[in-house]
Amino acid sequence: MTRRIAHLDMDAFYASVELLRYPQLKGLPVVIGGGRRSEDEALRQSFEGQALSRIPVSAFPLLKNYTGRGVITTATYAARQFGVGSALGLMKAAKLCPQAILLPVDFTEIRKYSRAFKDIILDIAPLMEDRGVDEVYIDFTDIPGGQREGGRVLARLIQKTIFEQTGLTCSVGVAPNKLLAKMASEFNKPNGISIVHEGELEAKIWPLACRKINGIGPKADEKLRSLGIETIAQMAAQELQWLIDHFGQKTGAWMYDAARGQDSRPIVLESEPVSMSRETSFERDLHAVRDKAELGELFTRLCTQVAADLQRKGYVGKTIGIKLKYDDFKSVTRDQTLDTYTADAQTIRQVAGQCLKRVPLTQRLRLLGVRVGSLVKASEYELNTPAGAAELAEPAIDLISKTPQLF
DNA sequence: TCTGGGGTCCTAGGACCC
DNA sequence: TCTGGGGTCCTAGGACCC
Repeated sequence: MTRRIAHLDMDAFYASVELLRYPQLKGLPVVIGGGRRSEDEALRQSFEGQALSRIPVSAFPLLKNYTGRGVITTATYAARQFGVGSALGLMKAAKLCPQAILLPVDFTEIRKYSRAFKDIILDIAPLMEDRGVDEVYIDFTDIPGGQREGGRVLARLIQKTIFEQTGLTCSVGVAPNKLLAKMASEFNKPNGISIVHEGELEAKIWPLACRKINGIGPKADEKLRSLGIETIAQMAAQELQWLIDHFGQKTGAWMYDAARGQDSRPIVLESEPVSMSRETSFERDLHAVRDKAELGELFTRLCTQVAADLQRKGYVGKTIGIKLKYDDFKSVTRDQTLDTYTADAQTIRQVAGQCLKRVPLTQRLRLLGVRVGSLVKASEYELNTPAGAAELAEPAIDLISKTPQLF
């Protein structure tokens, strides 16, 4: 049996979920904004109680109240024709497509549908790797029907079942490995299926731009271009040593394999989180001295949220760090590793405060973030260190008593 | 009216230990 | 006394992905 790996990608997931609720919007340009939870919440409330017919065809006037530093999460295909898509600033999107309808992200609904489509897949093909809210890899190799027509039969079954049970469409690529499956799933969007066999590398993969490889981002792409390499075929024509000389041992060797369609990464069924973080961009840039009170409040809230996330999910961590972004978009991080693990808000606040002291604070800030890394399961930590439970219950009081006003 | 939030992984230098 | 290597941990930054 040959290895058959599928990559499944929900089509315009966030927007499609909203379209289920507002079917009248089908075919219209709709964008889902903004990533900023507080503003999404404000926007959602402004819709509440209104009959759908009263949602303005142009909802962008709402942006007057939507002080919007948000970006688009997803756009419907009708909206994409105007050049509007993921990660585009909302204000720019309003210019490109003023008639577009703006809807806020409904995280509760998104989580519900995400769980639903993954459960459907697991029922049919249990070897599934979760790659985020709207994407998975599936190992078709030993699943009944997984080999028929190169995987097309099973892909069709999954696609059909998801649509019947949720009303959502998806695109599937099936290939000998994750690398090729990921590329294949993009060939025929939306609601498409693409099969790639070993022998089709030259015909289907080599003509593509290097940027289509998952892992080649804007920086690597630019560097490749500067070296005269635009397509995967051109990349495959380079010697291993040449790639290593320009991109380093690891990346160079990886590029060499990727260009040949080689990828032996397994399907990963379960994984443990490495870090958890909360960050927020302010509505306006803040100054560490002049806006000290406001910043202090936000800072404390971020620490409280991270602590709550850790506790809810049952993790403790020992590397505590901050991130901040200045008004010129330059960002810095500082972190500190403790010798005990914690999920306590006050401890996090105290250590993060120390980190903040090590960073220049003369320039205006636009973002502040708090991160806890080096995570382990809280249950295992308590098991392995009898003192652990006590530490968790009773944080280092002597440290906290000295907690400074802000930084 | 520029550019969200939550992640992972890699690199590279320094400390420290054997 | 000088030199050296390997290994691990910590920290900061950056690329990339969803």
